[in-house]
Amino acid sequence: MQISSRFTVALHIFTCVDTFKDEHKVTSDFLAASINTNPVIIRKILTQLKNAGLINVIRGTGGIELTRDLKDITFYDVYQAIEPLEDGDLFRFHESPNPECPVGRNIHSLLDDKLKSIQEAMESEMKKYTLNDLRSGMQELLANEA
Amino acid sequence: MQISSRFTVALHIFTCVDTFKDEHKVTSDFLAASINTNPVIIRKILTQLKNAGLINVIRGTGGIELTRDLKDITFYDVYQAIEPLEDGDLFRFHESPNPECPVGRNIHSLLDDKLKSIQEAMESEMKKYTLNDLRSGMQELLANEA
DNA sequence: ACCATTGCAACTACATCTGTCACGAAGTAA
DNA sequence: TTACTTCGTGACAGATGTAGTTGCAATGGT
Repeated sequence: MQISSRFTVALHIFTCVDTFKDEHKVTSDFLAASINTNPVIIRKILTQLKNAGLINVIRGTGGIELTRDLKDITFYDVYQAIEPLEDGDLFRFHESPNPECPVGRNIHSLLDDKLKSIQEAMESEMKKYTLNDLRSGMQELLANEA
Repeated sequence: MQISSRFTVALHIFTCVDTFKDEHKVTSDFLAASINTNPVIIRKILTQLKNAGLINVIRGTGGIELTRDLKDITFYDVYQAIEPLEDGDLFRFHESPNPECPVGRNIHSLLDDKLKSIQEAMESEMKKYTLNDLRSGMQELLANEA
């Protein structure tokens, strides 16, 4: 299964907030236009980011403020906020292998640490990137455009 | 989204084939009993593994034979056989960011390499484990049982 | 009071996952 | 040939998740 587009949408949101915060009021409508989706989709994602403590959303006026410095929010933080994994496990395991089968009753012991190391390889790579990388990367891309 | 249990089922299948190949005829019914699911589920997964060129499935008599040595089949090979990723991308990207928005038209350039490196971190960890590790691990677990 | 905006529930449409049934195709053995 | 076992596959159901949409109450600034 692919990781849902909510993750890339969330990164898009953060990039917009940083890029436009001094020029525009960054509302869910504004974001929806840039991302090309529905404002309600944006609000649902904003709610997830808010529940994870990454942002505050301002009602009435509209607008988004980060609760931490850009360099202190990693891709992993965003991923954790956005993707609800059952028990935190990337790999779904078949429910009830047969305990009367020698393989069935040992398959979890056999696989669990290996699956975990794969998941951790992915997550630790995610921790290498921060929102500050998005800022500097986008500034560079925009400079090349001009 | 979690990775489907078909992946752990496939690893369970390979472990059973190796563990029981000299004692039992390893049929889809036999495997279904160990995994505690339906034989048709097993057959569908066997079809995927066969299409990927990892195994041959024998009709009539029943049975499964590997096309390569255990050490030459990695978790990644199994994962690729089992999980059909659209365009091979782990991360789904929102379809059509707005090209009139500076962020919208650059978001792909900004994110693509970062997402790819995360995916590759996971995949290269998967390549570290082979079916031979499953054999030796299971033999050790069974020895501890006795 | 008015207005813009967020929060949220309800709903649709669609896809995927797991499981199940039915039946034809392939292969073995009497 | 016939009988038997097993695989291959299409069709389907139920549960869950995704993405999108509508409507409206709640919030907060002017």
